[in-house]
Amino acid sequence: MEYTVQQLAKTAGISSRTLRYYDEIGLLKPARLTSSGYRIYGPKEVDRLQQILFFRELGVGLEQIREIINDPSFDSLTALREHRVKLLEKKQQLELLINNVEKTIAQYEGRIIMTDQEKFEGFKQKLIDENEAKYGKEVREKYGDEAVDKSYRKMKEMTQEQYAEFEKLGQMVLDTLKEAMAAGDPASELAQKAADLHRQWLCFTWDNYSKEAHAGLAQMYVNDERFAAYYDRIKPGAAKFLRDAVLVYTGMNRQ
Amino acid sequence: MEYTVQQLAKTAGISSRTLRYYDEIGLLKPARLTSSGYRIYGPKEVDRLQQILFFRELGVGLEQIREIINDPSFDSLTALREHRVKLLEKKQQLELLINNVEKTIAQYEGRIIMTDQEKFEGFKQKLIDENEAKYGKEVREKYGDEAVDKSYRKMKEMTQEQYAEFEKLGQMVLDTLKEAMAAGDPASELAQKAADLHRQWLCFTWDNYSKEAHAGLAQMYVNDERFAAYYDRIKPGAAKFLRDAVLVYTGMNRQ
DNA sequence: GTAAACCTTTACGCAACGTTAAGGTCAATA
DNA sequence: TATTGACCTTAACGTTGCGTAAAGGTTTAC
Repeated sequence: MEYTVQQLAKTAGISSRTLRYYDEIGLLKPARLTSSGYRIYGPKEVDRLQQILFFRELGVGLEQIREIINDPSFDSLTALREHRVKLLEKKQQLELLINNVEKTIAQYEGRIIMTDQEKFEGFKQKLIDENEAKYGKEVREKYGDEAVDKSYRKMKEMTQEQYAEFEKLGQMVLDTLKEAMAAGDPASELAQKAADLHRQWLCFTWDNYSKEAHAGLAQMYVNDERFAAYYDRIKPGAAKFLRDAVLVYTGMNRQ
Repeated sequence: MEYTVQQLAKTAGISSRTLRYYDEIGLLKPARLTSSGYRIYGPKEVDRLQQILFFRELGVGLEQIREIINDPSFDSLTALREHRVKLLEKKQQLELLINNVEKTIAQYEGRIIMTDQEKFEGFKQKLIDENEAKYGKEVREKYGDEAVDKSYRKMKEMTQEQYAEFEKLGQMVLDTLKEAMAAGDPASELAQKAADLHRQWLCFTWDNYSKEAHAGLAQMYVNDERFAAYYDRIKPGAAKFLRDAVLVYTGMNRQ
């Protein structure tokens, strides 16, 4: 089959301008030119265009596409298999995004509550399997088991008002913690108030509070960098300070 | 929760430059500025950013996004429901594209033939329901000839392991073929092994194997330049060699 | 023979940031 | 207290992948 610019453009679902541009930058040159200078594309060009569009769909720059497919060691079949994998990943990400929008609808309808993290799930590209692995295994097996899962579910069941109260309390924990750190003593009155606020805050999502669990969680804040980052962004060492305060508060520091 | 540019950028998976740009064009202004002019974003801005990213994901221009969400009659919930529909459509299109790439792989491997139309399926955006109609009727009646469809469906039903096995077998065909060609005799033991492996490979996607069909396909490998290219890339003349080997294997060379 | 529907090159425009550059701010440390 | 390093700021130019005229030649259809 031979095609003129517009014919090929139509079958490929792109514009003729795009084809001329691809010619201009040396990405896809026509098979030949007619005597009057019209571009004519053949079967090879059709396949090459298809490859180009696969790469383009995956966000690869035109310049880079040219380098890739002009490379003598380039193998179409291998490339196609890679496309397939990437597209499947993209589909997974899209499913995350659909999940996100459905959750967000539920949130707007007041049925559930979302964390800020969740609100952007599916937008980010890379951390797909990392998240899967990390979130699914490590956290739940190492610390979370049941409890993390349960607390998450409970938070999702919160109403708007409850959540506002929850956030406010969370902010108070941080504020009090920061103020208490200025003094520097985890046993101080202010630090103990922070620990108490923290307990109240936890009780929003915890079914049954225990000193042991509270102290254990505080220790986890120090061990796990992701939790630590949450508190340390207020002030470096905040996670440790909170742990110490909680250890005093729960009386677990004497063991 | 309050965020600085970089913190919000990180949680949302975008760059801080993007946030500054969105501020510049009045798309997303920070909740407030610190005394030193630092941008601070609050919960409202987080939700607004989420909405923006949903629109952006669907290819809406920033200018238009601003108009939409600044409109007093804008309803987040309605917008979200529309997002959901659009995302589901996008997913459908992605599935078309994945379908396409899998078909293309099958084509490169010499199992099926594609029309130029099919090669660009999934790239175009709008023709979704048209595709639906076309797929069901025209295409299948015109070219599909049942078998192609069946073999393709069978491949899609393969598990990961089966597919890996299938691929491995395909590679073995090529390897054995290459080795056999060194000797040069299509009736040699090695060449016959290649033909047998080829039969096994075909049986992954064929419902009912017959000597006639096998020999016919082998002949097609030589006739159709696109199939020939797949085998000849191993070694020039490989398609012909395979055909001859298969003709011996099936006993169709004596007719 | 002429209109409609193609094709050509040239060139300016644009969206959505990326990328320096040049400098101010903030919290931890020596 | 000074300094270091990791933040933040504005300003401004650069880039990618085309869209969109403008000005004109070619082909096909009646």
